[in-house]
Amino acid sequence: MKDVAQHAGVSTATVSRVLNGHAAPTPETRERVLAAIEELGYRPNALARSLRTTSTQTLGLVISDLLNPFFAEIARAVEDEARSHGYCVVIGNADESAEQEATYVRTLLDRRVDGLLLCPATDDPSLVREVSAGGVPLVLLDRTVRGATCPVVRADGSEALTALARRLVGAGHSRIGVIAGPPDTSTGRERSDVFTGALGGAAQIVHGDFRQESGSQAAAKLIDDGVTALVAMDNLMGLGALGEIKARGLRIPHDIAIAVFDDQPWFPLLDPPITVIAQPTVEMGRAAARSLLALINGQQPDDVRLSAKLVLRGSCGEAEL
Amino acid sequence: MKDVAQHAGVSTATVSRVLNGHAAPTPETRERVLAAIEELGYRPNALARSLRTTSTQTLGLVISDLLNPFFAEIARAVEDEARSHGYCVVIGNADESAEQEATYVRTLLDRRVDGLLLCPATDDPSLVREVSAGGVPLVLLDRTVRGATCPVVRADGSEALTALARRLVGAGHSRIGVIAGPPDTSTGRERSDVFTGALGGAAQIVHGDFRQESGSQAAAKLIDDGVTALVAMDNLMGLGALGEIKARGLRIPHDIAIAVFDDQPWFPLLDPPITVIAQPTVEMGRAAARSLLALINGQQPDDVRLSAKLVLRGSCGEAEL
DNA sequence: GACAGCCGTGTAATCGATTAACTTCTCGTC
DNA sequence: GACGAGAAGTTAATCGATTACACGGCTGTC
Repeated sequence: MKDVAQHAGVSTATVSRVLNGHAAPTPETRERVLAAIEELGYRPNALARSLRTTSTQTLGLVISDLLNPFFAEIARAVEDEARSHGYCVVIGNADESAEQEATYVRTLLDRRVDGLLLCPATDDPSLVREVSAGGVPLVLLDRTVRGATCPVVRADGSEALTALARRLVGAGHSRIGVIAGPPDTSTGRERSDVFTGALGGAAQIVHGDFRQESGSQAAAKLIDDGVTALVAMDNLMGLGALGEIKARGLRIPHDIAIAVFDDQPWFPLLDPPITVIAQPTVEMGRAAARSLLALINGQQPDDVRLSAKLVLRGSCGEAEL
Repeated sequence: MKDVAQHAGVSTATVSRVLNGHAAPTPETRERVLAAIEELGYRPNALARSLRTTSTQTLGLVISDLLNPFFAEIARAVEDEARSHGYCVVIGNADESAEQEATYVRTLLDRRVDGLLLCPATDDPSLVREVSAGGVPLVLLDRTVRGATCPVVRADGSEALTALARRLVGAGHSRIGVIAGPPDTSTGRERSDVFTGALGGAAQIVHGDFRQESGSQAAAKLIDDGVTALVAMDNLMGLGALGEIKARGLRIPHDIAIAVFDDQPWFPLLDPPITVIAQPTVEMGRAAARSLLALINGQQPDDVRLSAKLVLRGSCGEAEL
């Protein structure tokens, strides 16, 4: 920057003003400075700028698992929205581990992100408290924690889950297996609670960990127990369950019905296509980013709940069968 | 930091020394400083530290498309490897757009990442030159550019593609359609070149853009042209092609054979399971991160080529049929 | 007892920007 | 012609760390 100033025959203050469109340098000075910048190929040092201004124009996003396409899509949406407001997004991958999550959150805070989006790995509020105590704007995404005091953006699956329960009961299923997420995550509990509630409590629940392998194992256990319908509360566990069904040579929906929470582009390709509860993923990501930006600008955004939709495709014996 | 120093009754220099394990403060001083840090909940400002040391302990990763599970897995692997060496990764999503790619690369350079991993959107070398000119360590991943002068890490599909070509010809296919990537990407050209080469040139090629929609369109065109086998050179285009095949009610492999470059966990679930060329995705990501770290440490890593493997599953009429 | 050498710490410069406060200069007005 | 307002630009403090250099005190040697 000093070089640029010298080259243009002005002070660094003037260069800074030209750069930030501040005050009012003469058009002529402006030109000289811009020419010098161009000639020297100068690019301002974002670190120094941030140190001085205490603003990094960066949002932190800590997600549970980058390999889960649901979160990948969320990340994509957050990034789009953030970029359109001139913000950058740094993604941290917690790998469904509370420890790694905490590490990432602290790293991001150390780098002074302007705000943080978090998909908490567990519903333990201590990390959230730590962030809030630091005064950093925080929005929770997809999942919440006990006694959360910050805005939360998530999908509301109650209606869809209730409709699904009715469908399955209506189709004559009385032994229904639920592959739920970990009981210490809000989505792990709530989804299966709502579903079994709508079922009148007559379901068998196995908790997985939102990963494929746990889906296979849960499915195996439930099938051994004689269920005639499976509901996987996450796309990866659904993938695992479908693998187990295929491995056993069971026919869908004749031998066993299945539905999955969270749609993926390949579900319609299976035979029969899989009935799912589709979440408004992109909207969730955008809404979360918007809420966070609002919080950063001193506003008090409300919680957001976007409803998920039941998409009937045939794997529960409805539709064309 | 000043507060901590005051609290512990020492100077900031000493605090810094304790923090960095430098020199040798007395164990007793050390304790006092650590206690003060603990009590005040002090966390060092990474921006200031980086400004001073000109090292951010951060790698930049610009990938073509975060929604493509292939790149998501790469990102995950890069991050794992980087973290295990004490580095953080900032991910930028170029969305297969050269323009957005350039924007992200510049943003990352402005933030002074210690090195950059790039999956170039096109084989135009100008951006790569720009980065190299800035003296920032750079490694290309998955794709290369014309006249690249930096290390490249990628998959080698020649053997697998050749084997696949032989299989298809052996199975009696004479009209084979290739759904290739954009001709201005190295993977878009090379894969179909190798494949059609092995075929003796007797293939019809349609170029897509590495996304699902283009896969459907390409498949539609090729099927209309009467091909009896399809090879999609990327998993998303493969997804699109499979959708088109399903929409037309064609039976695999009886009416049409299909194989896809790049494996995904759901390919085995289809009926029949899809024959693929599996890339060593995780290894590619790790190798790229390692190369970059080596470069940062002043070494001169070689290019890395990891071979992809043909996985026969039935969609080309081999196996159990 | 004086002096060299080492050890633990403090002082202050520095990284590259932003910006408050100040200086200069140009006009316009009476 | 003097004075004041306003515009354009400069000087220097500052953000929060790191680190070269300086300094004082202790030890050991002759």
